[in-house]
Formats: sequence, structure tokens, C-alpha cells
Amino acid sequence: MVAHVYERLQKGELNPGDKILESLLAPELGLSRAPIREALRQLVGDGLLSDKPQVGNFVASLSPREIIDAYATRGLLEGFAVAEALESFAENDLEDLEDLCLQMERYARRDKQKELIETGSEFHRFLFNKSDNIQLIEFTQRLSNKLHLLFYKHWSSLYTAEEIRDRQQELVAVLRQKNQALVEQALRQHYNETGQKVARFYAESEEGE
Amino acid sequence: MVAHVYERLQKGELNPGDKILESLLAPELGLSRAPIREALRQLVGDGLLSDKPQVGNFVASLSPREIIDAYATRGLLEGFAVAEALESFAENDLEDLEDLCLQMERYARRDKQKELIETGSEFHRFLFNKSDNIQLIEFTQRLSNKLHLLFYKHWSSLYTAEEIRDRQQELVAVLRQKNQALVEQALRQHYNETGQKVARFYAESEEGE
DNA sequence: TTCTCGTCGAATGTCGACATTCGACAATCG
DNA sequence: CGATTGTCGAATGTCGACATTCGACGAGAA
Repeated sequence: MVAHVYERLQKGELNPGDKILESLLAPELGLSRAPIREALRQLVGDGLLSDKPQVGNFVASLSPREIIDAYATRGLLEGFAVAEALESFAENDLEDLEDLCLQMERYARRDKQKELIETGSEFHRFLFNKSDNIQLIEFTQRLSNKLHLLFYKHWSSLYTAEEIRDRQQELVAVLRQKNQALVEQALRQHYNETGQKVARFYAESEEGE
Repeated sequence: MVAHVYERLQKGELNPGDKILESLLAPELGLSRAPIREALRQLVGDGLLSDKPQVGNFVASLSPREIIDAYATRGLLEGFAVAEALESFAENDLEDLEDLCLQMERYARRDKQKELIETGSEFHRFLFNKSDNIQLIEFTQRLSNKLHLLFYKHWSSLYTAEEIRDRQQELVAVLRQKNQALVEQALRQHYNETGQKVARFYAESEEGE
């Protein structure tokens, strides 16, 4: 199943560039190669793996530029989605979002990496939930999977607890103004900053190998 | 191969909702079911087919709403890509684009459907070529394939020859102004209009069945 | 020593057959 | 007569084996 490979990727047992041997995964999961191949194809479609015909599947390895671009694209999509659904954010929705900000701060302070990331995902899922543009949702979901998995390990070390809280709260504050263009711009910048940071962080950690 | 199914879809031999029997395609192409399944998975990933587990693959059938959303998303992506690369459009690039506009008008007048569509694709490919955001390019390519194939038949009957020329020329005129926000807005509107029109057209042609 | 060529192993791509599951039809019951 | 259930066919999902191709290793020549 694809969930198994997801886990392996999260646990860091598989690093970017590593080759995925279907002939190893198959007996490991007690399945034949056919369903394994299907799962791998799906992961390739999600951008988590890259496929070289007649050679094999490899864990995707993004260049700093690709990382930045991927985050920028995510900001573009999410900014548009939220701006379109801006009207449907009621005051109590915004308060829920602010609660999530504070919760994230608490998790960040206590080094609860897993819970922090999960709450962060929930925050953005909440933002997106109001959108009903299926196409947009699908693309964003894919990007989210991709980025989430590739940088799961680093996420919690990018910002301090205060920065996390402030950055998220700023987004909520922009939502309150009910200005579409502003919301788009804010989310783009939000993701651009994170993209830059991830790319830098990633480049440094690659140097040490 | 996937190209074969593409053709069948273009020729209208396969209509939205139709079931794709892999056990029919396999002998037809002289292959076993394994490579057929891989090709179908790819088409599902591109959004051209939908997959119901344990049931089969079907030609994707979009609701008017999904059509509108897909075009809106395309406008979002292309608008952003072109706006980002706005600086790199030189005057002779713009002139090339204007030539393409006139060529489209000629093809439209002479009912050269195939050439018209191909030139239209070239126009937008040209717009996109300056972008180097791989993630953006990939998403747009997918959307392009999807929309192109599903509405190939109708494209040439949506606008008159003059409308086609004017609409494209207006885009070039906006490019000339070198204003990012304006470009984004223009391309979004461009695709929104087309999306609305395709959705209407499609809904009407569905009624007659 | 270094470059080239040939061989070999291993992993992917493909195949045909089997198992499983879904959907339709029909017989039975209320 | 209508609804429910059981049966049957057919298509998908899965499997193990074979064919093909790529990459590495090693031998030989310059």
C-alpha cells in the first residue's frame, strides 16, 4: 500500500535520491510486484517519487529552485482559494483559526513536533475548506503532500514558537479585512518566505553529506 | 500506449461517462493488460479518466461547475506565470504573438479547426515558455491536456473569427503595458469567459441526449 | 595506467492465468 | 405486483514467471 511508503519517507528511512526496489518492497508487504508498481506510479504522480524508465523509481530530490517554486505555487493556489471564499469566513471561523495559532505556539514551545505539524496542516485545511473549486483543491492537496513529506523533518526548526504564532495570526488579521487582493498577496508572501527558508535550510543540510 | 487512447478521445469515439474496458484495449493494441493498466493510471492522474476501484475506468465527465473551475484555475496559473516572466517578453516576442493572432483568425475564417486549435495551443505555449517554474508548468500542462481533450470538438465553434483575433490581441496589448497585476487579471478574465462559455455550450449539448 | 569493449548480474517491463469482487438478471417471497 | 435475495457472468485485482534492458565489473589493448 502507498501508506507504507509514506511512513518510510516520514521516518527518514528513505532519503532523496534513494532508489526504491520494488523487488524489496513486494515481499516486505507480502504482496506481488503488481500492486507495488501501481502504488509507486501513484507516488510518482504525486511528485514524491521520480521515475526513470528501464531504471527504477527514486525518492524525489528537489533543487533549491524547485523548492522555492513549489512553495510559491502553493501560495498562489491557496491565496486564490481563500480570496474567493473570503465572504464565507464568519467571525467565529476567524476565532477558531486564532485558537489554532495559539495551540501551535504551545506545541512549538514544548517541542511537540508531530502535533505542531498536524495543527499547522489543520490550519491550512481550515482555510481551504471553504473553497469548492475541486481542481484547485486537488492541486493544492498534491503540493501539500509533496512538501509535507519532503520537509517533514525540518518544519519545526524553521521558526521560533513566537514567529509561528505571529505569522499565522497575521494571516488571520488579513482575513478580517475582507480584502481579496490583500489576502492573495499575504498568502503568497507567507509561502514565499517559507519556501526561501526551506530551500536555504535544505541546501545547508545537503552540504554536510 | 497512451497516445492511442488520446486519439480515440479526440475522434469522439469515446464520450464522457463511457467505460474503458482494458480487456478490449489490450488485444486491440497487441499488448497484455499490464501496460494498458499503467497507461490508464497515467490518464487518471491527468484527470482525463476517472477510476472506480473494483469497477473500472471511465471517461471523465465534468459538471458545468467543474468546467468553470478548471478554466479559472488555468487562468490563475497562466496569469501568474506570465506575470512573473513579464520582463523577458521583448518587442519581437510580442510581434510573434500578434502574428499568431492573425493566423488564428485566418484559420478560423476558413474553418480549419485542427490548425486553429494547434495555433491556439502554440500561442499559450509561447506565453508559458518564458516561465521556469517547473511546478507551475506541470500543473498547467495537465490542465491543458485535460481541457484540450475534453472540449476539442467544441473549441472552434465558441467564438467567431473576429472574436478570437480580438481576444488574443487584447492579451498581447496588456502584455505591452508591462504591468504584472494587469496581466494576471487579464488572463484570469480571459479563461473565466471561455470557461463560462464552454460550460454553457456543454450543458446545452448534453440536454439533447 | 587508463581507456575501451565485452560479459554478466540484477532490476524493470511484460505476459498469461488465477482469484476476487461487482452488477445484472431471475427466481422467490411477502 | 413489487421488493428482496441468490446466482451467474464478466471485469478488475493479483500473482508468479519470463523477456528485455541497463549498469557495473573485469579483462585486454594502447
